[in-house]
This record gives sequence, C-alpha cells and structure tokens, in this order.
Amino acid sequence: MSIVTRFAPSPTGYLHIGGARTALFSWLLAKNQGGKFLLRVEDTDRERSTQEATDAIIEAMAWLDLAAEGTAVFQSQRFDLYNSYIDQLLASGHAYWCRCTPDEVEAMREKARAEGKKPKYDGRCREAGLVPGEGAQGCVVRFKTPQDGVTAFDDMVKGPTAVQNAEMDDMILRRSDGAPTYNLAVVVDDHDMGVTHVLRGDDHVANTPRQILLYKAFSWEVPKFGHVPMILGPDKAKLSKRHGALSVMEYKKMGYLPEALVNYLARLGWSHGDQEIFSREELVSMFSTNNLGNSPSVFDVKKLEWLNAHYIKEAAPERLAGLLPQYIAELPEIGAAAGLKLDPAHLSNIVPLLQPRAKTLVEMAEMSHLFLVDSAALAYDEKAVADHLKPEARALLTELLPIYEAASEKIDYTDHKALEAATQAFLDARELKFKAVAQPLRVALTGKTASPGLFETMCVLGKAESLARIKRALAL
RNA sequence: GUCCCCAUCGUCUAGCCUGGUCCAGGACGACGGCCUUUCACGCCGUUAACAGGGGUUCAAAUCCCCUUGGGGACGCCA
Repeated sequence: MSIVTRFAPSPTGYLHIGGARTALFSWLLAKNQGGKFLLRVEDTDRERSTQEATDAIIEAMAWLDLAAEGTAVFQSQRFDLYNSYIDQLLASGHAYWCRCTPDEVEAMREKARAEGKKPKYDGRCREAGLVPGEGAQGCVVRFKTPQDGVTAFDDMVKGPTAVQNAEMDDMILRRSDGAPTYNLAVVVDDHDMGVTHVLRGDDHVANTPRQILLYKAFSWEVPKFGHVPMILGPDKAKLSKRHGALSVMEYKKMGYLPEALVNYLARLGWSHGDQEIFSREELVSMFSTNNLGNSPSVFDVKKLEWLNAHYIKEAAPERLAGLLPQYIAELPEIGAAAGLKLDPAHLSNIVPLLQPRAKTLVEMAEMSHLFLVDSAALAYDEKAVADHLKPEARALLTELLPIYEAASEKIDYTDHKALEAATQAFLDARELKFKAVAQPLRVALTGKTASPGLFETMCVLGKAESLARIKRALAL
C-alpha cells in the first residue's frame, strides 16, 4: 500500500528552519516509500494568516525543491466540510454545545491552577443538552473527551506513547464565529486527503491523543504519527529570532546553496552511520524514521558553512555564475556600481578560481569583485602597496612587463602554465626566487595580498587588463 | 503549578533495542603540522564525551530505579 505524508504549515510567518526540516523529513519518508507528499495550508485563523506568508512558504519549499503532489489544500476554503463533520459528531453524541464565555473558562483554569491541578475546562455544559436556537451566536461546540482510560499510540520516533484521557479537557471543535479549530480541521483533512503518516514537530505531541480520539469518534483509521524533536539555538533554548536567521530564505540571501541546507537539515536529528554528505538520491533511498533521533539538537552554523563550502566546490561553474549576479548586486557600496563586467562567460571563468575559497555565495561575490572592475577602478590596499611595491619590486615588474606583453604565440593568456614558465625563466636568468615577484605581482594585479593563483588570475583578467593593472600599479 | 519527553566530545552524531568486539567510532569546530607564489583547497595529527548516584550481572554507554539538568505541552493559535 502506498503511503501519503503531508506538510501542513500555518501561514503566519516565513518557513523557518524547524518547519523546513519536518517538511524535508515528510517528503523523504514519502519518497522513500514511493508514496505521495502533500501540502496543506492551515489558515483557519484568518486573523493571523496572510497571503504573503503563504507565498513565502511556497517559495521556500520550491527553493529547497520539496515538491508536493497536486495543488495545495487551503483549510479556509473547506469550512463547510468541517462543519458537516462537526454536525455528525453532535448527532452521534460525541460533541456538545457549550455557552461558557472565554472569561468563564479562564476563571476555571485559574482556579485549577491555584489548586495545583492541570488548568482545563471543567465540562459544565457537557450534559446540559443545549440546543443552538436562534441565539446560539456565542456558543462553541466541544468534544466530549472520555473521562477515563488511556489513549496510546506508537510514535514513529519516540516509540510507545500513552496519555491519560483525564489529562485532556473537552476541546473546542467549532468556535463561536463558526470557524473550526485546528484539531478538528487537521483530523478531517488528514482523513480526507488520505494521509497515512504524520511527521510533525514535537510541539504537537500533546495534540496527537486528542486527534486520535477524534479519529475514533468518526470510526476512521488512525494514521501513524511521528514527532520530531525541536531544533535549539546555541544556548540550548528553542531556536528563535534572537538566534539570528530563522527563515529559510534568509539562508538563501546569506549565500547558502539549497542542497547544503537540505543536507545539513537532514543530518540534524537523523543519521546513517558515519556518513555526512548525502546526495538527494541517497537521502531518498536511505531515509527511515528508525534513524531519527529523539533528543533535541542544536543548530550549528559552522557545520552548515562547511557543507555549503563543499557543495560550492562541487557545483558546476556555470550554475554558480548564474547565481552570482544577484549576490554581487547586494554587495554594499560596490555592488550597484556601473560598468561591472557581469557577462556569463566571464563569470564562468572567475568562479572556478573562487570555488575552493568561498564558503558562501556572498563571500564569492565579494571575492569576485576584483575581476569585475576596470583597472582604473581597482582599489589598491595602501598597506599592501607600501609593503610589496618597493623600488626593487617595481624594477622587476617593469622588466617583466615586456615578457607579458610579448606576442600571443609565445605567451598565451589561456594557459596559465605558460605564463608561469615565462616568469620562471625570467627569474632563473637572474638567479632570483619566485618570492621576489610573487607578492609584488599579486598586489599589482589584484590590489591585495591574498588572491587566487597569480597566473590563473592573469588568464581570467586577460592580457590587456593584466598589463593595464601592472602599469597602473607602477604609477602609484 | 500539572502532565509529557530528553540526556555520549563545545556541536551534529555512531554504538543502546538484541549487555562483553568501546580505556567509546565518525564529522564540524578549535589547535598543530605538511603542501605552497599569497589566501584558500587538500592531506596528516592533537584536543575532547558515556550528567551524577544507586542497583541487576561474571561483565553496563548499553537493562532498572532515584537525583540533577534541559526541553515541550497545558488557547474560541496552529
């Protein structure tokens, strides 16, 4: 039998790291079993749900390449369905009308709390047999939770779990404004959508027994549940805004590749022996809820960075070259400058030099800058110039100039080895070490003391630009 | 407050179910070295953990109990 999983975010904010991970796990579970992965937007709370948030979540899912089957289900469009099921529960005696006001219920909770008991609704309207006549505006519908017994289930990650029914109060199924509540809508939808496996955040464990009770009241088959532990910040508290970026799209902005985030998230709370790097295919074939950990884990940016560096090295230069312009444009001060050389072919030549050096695309954009400007616009680091462009060094560069200027048959700017050999020959003739020119040449070419290989850099810059830079440096 | 859950290097984790092969393995980080025209990459090495206490057992990271520490849930939010 084919399984069905789903991701059901509520559009009250962006897709955050924790949500992305549960979505990923649900997606992987479905794919591993050859089943379907569905998306449902839980927007029953019209006050807090927004279209922007819905769009943002869908955008983030797309960026992570977590495609859902068919079109997304929106709970806000299914109120009639929920209400018909609530009526069914009312008719079968599993639910009842309650006219207690929020204030009254709050008072009950206060009282229970004061007595050292669990705060809950006391069920006073339970047997009142209220019928929602004309004046039912202020009434809600509550579920008649069994007062005794235990509700148990075998959690896919936590194992056998059981809750005393007495711990639960009579949850509201239908609000006084006629809108269904979360627990009711979730159960109706999961059943209606044929969901067989529910993987969700740990914060939902308490809802699970309630939902199971609902399934039983409807005589529906109960799906398998699994609760994934939370993601913590470095201070071991629940990950939140103050720990920095929470939104998945923030990571895109910071220059992370989606496959790096996916790999990182997959390994956070899940493992497969000692393996750290997983392709998408491996993730799909190896994923199992059996290997999900059951303790919370701390989000570690350093490890994400390492994975990102790894995937940057592996990525096709053309792809990165295609992504780079948007990061270059965001560079403060310099990104929006006119005259930057951003043609794809040039960027594709630059990227390989930067791949082993950049941990993020933002870093890559920063490092690419020296290749994008004209010699006249290149910024020279003052200290670098002072330290490395001393008279002796200038003299050598001046002598080197004609060699680099030589006919293209002899010095080919598509072959950095030839340039190196020519330079070496020059030095050998004078019994000089390579170090004598390395840093001076680097500063002349890049304005900095750290850069990619000298001759690779010259090749990417091209003959005219390389010569122009050396000349400009000599004139400084 | 009440209920539930969790506990291996700083971090992610393997091992735990089916005790011995574990003076606990891998990875990130940190530190040191090698390579080297700089910076990186890469390679090599070092660092560092079974929360504590009781049991059970010939034997416990592995099983049981307690303590401590952490987290979560208690809404006409999801």
